[in-house]
Amino acid sequence: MARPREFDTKEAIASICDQFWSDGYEATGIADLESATGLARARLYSAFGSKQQMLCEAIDFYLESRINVIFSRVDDGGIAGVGNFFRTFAQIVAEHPERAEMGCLVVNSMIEFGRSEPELVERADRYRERVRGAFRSALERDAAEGRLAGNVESLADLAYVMLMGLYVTVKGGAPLEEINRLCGIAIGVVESWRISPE
Amino acid sequence: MARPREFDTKEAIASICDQFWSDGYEATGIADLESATGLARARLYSAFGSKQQMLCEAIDFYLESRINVIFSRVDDGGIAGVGNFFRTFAQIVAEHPERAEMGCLVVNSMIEFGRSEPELVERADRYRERVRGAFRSALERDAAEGRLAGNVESLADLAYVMLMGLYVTVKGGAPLEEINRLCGIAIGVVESWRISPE
DNA sequence: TATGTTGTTTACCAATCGGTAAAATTATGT
DNA sequence: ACATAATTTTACCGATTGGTAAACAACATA
Repeated sequence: MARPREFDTKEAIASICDQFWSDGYEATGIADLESATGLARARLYSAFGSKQQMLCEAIDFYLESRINVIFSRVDDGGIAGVGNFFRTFAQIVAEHPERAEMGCLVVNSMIEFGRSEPELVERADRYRERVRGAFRSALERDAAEGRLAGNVESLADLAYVMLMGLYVTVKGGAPLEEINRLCGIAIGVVESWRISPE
Repeated sequence: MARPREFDTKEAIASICDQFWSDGYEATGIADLESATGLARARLYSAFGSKQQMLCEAIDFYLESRINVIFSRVDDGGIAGVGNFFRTFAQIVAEHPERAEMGCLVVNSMIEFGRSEPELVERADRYRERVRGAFRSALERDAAEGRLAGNVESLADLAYVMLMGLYVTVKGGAPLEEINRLCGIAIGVVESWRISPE
């Protein structure tokens, strides 16, 4: 054993995550990461190796903690859970525009890098699986009770695609009324899956 | 009058457009633009002013020429036109992956810049209007003849959102089978708008 | 207390970034 | 032919980029 680290690695990654999330990868310099974490560059490099590695760890952190917060209202919420997710989405855009503008770290990174970095492609795969999984598990309850029109997989896929479209649109600076309209349409689509007992 | 320009400005912008389109804004240096156009940096700067201005002109070019090619199959094609658009999308991903990977110049730029540059936000607005307009005009024919279930605006919006979701997914390096599945779902949604005469 | 191992600090690096000043060149109006 | 106005060419700029080498400090073990 030897000298122990003086800072918490997880904490640093959380700060790095937020930085990349709000400004993007290319647009954030090492200096930004220094002030975000309060750590000198050499400490960051000795702990994480490279800027790309920092992004990878940031995404891993995002995938295992931030995502859970985002999708907490979806899991096991049935069709209503999915609908409420889009309602919450619209609400966040209206009430916390600077937060909504950040979009999704993984989506942003996907667009910046494309297929060029296998380590990021793999994380993008996991991300999509995570999002669809959340929608699937929400829908399965209603499906088991015969209250879902259509199969779970396809509807979860559709919810995923609509969400991605919304992320892009919000990031693009679309006016609030337009976002609300699009969210309303997504909610309408989701609600149309419900087989009302009569 | 004085010495005329030796190069075609439109041609240069077309090359710049392709460069930004395939590599992104931050990732392309002036050196890349030099080799893409065959022009020395000083010539580019005297003609366009700044790198950001080059992006603006590239997007304008994209908006007035590239987009027309992309949506040529949609206009006035009815529900089938919209469906065929998504079919063509899947086909391009399968047959020209390197092209599909480029995604959409406007979407990519929206993600890179967010709301920070008003000139880009304005162009993003025009882009969304253009895309939705293409879907609307395609659907209006069927709507006029009572063959459309739902209102044109909402369905065009939904088609737009799904397309954005697909762009993101393709850029993220999703496997071909996944893209095909998602496109199939989008096509299914579009087809479900048709009121079949019986 | 000596030593090996790791983290921290400081100072630094070559390369690239977007952008430009100024001289040389060339077509045009008179 | 000559002056004018614009383009092209060449060479260059300071700032910033991601990344690192080396001296120094703290801990565990022997």
